Amino acid sequence: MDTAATLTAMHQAMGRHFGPLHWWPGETPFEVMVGAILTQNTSWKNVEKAIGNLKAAGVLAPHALDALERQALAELIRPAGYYNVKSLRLKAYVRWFVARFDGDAAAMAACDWRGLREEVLSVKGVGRETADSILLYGCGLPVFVVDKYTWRILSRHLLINPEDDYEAIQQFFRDHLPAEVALYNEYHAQLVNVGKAFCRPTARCAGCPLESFEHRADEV
DNA sequence: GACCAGGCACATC
DNA sequence: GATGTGCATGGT
Repeated sequence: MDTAATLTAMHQAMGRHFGPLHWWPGETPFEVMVGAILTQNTSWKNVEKAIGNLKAAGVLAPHALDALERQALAELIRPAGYYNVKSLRLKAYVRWFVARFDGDAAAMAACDWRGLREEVLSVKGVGRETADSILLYGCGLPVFVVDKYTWRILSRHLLINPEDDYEAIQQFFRDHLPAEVALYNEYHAQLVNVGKAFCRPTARCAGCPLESFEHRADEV
């Protein structure tokens, strides 16, 4: 089985196991963008609390967040951790989003993803995974999101080298899967679900939908 | 109580 | 250019 066929078979196996995942868990594109920043190195459970606070305060909208004091924002997002740096990052992103698109996600989504990715990456506090999550899940653009789980699962299944960097892993998917938004969306969501449930740094594999695929026995 | 969580920027060598 | 460190809450 070649690489493309393996990736497709894995997608199908995960699909049988999890069913449709309906990602990203957010009601609006802007909520997705905010969540993408808040979830940096943080469990989604904690992010949900922070987003709940923003909704309750009536500030989960571009212009409202742009107008909010940084310190007040930090207090609202406290449950998501790193609240001081994340308040700065959120403010920086929202400032850009309002200045560039007047907070209009549809206008943003109409851009070519290549140039847009560079622009988003230029915002301080927005790295590659955050930018790509915003582009794929917030804007519906065909950009594969790579994260720690993606790296770990592909490494353990011998599809990439553990030394491969972000761009190399992203290129790997571009090379072996059709560039379809729905497919990229579902695939990344499936990898995160497998990662959470079966592919932890220490615990692994028991009952994993990818268990039958070739994998290494040692830790990665 | 240690470890981990859907990263990122910055310092230092 | 590679490697290390700070940021912080909350669940297991």
